[in-house]
Amino acid sequence: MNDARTIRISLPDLFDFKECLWFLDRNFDDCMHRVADEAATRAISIEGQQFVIRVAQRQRVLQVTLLEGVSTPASKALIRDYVIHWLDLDKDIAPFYQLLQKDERLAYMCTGFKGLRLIAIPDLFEAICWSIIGQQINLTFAYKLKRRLTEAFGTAILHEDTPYWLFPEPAVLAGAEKEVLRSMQFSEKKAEYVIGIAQAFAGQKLSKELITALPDLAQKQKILTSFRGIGIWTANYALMKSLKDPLCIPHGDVGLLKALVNHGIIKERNDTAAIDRFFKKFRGWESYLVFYLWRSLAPR
DNA sequence: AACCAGGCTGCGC
DNA sequence: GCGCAGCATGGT
Repeated sequence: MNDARTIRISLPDLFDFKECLWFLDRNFDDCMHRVADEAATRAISIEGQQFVIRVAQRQRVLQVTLLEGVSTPASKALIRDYVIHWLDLDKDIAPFYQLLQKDERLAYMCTGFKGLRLIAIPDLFEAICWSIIGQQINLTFAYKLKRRLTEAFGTAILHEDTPYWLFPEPAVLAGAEKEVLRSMQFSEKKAEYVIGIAQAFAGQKLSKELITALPDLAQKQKILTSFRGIGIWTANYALMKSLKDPLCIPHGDVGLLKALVNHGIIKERNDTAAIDRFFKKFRGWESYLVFYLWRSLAPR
C-alpha cells in the first residue's frame, strides 16, 4: 500500500467498525456512500478539495485510503479529522454504557450494539436537507428523493468508473426550479423548503459556523426553527447528526416513540412526562440513546 | 385499500 | 399558548 495515500487512525475503546458498517449499509439506498468488502467508500469535499476515500479496519487501526484527490500532509490531516467526526471516533462512550447497564430494559444494547457510534452527517446543509426530505414519509422513499436530488444537482467523482456523489452545493440548489423538484416527487412545500434553505446557506444567512458559535442549545434551536421547513424535530435531528450535540432529542419522532413503546418505557405515545423522566437518567447522552433506540428498530 | 411514514405550517380558539 | 386540519405521495 502506498503510504502517501494512507491514513491510520487508532481505534478507541468500545468501537466496532462492523457495527458502524451495518448502520451505513442497512436496508436503504443511500447515495452518499457504498459499503462492500467490509469497507465504506465515499466522496468528500473539504475546504474546496474533493476526495474519494475508503475506510476499512486493519487489525487494531482504522485505515483510510485516499482513492481520488491530492494527497498532501494538509489534506491528509483534514481527511483524518473528517473521518474522526463522521464515525465519532474521539468520544469515550463508556459512561453511556454504564447508564445503559443500569436499565434492565436497555442493558442488552451494551453487547447487542457494542461499539456502534453515532454516525454523523458532517455537512449541516446536507443534514438539514435530508431531515426535511425525511419529514413524514417513509425512509425508503426519502432515500429515493435524496438520490434524485443529488444526481440532478450534485457532483460525481469517478473512481474506477464508479461515481461517488457529493451532496449538491447550496449555491446550485438555490437556483433550482421548484418544478424540477416537483417532478422528482417532492411535495410543493418540501421543494420550497429545500430551495429556501439552499438560498439561506448560499446567502450566508445560515452556516455550520454560525450555529456552532451560538452559546447554547436553545439559541441554536431558535435560529434553526426560524427558517421555513425547519421545525423542532428537524432542528434537533440536524444538531444531533451534524453538530453532534449530545443533548438533542428529536421529540415526536415516530421511530423514537415506537422504540420507547417496544421497550415498555411508555405505553402511550403522547406520554411526554414519562419520556422526560426516562431521558433525565441519560443526561448528556440523550442523542446517543436516541441513536441506539433507532438501532433497536431494525432487524439484525 | 386503508393506514402509515424519522413533521411543518397556519389557523382558530 | 394549545390543538388540529391539511398537506402530498410512496410503502406495506
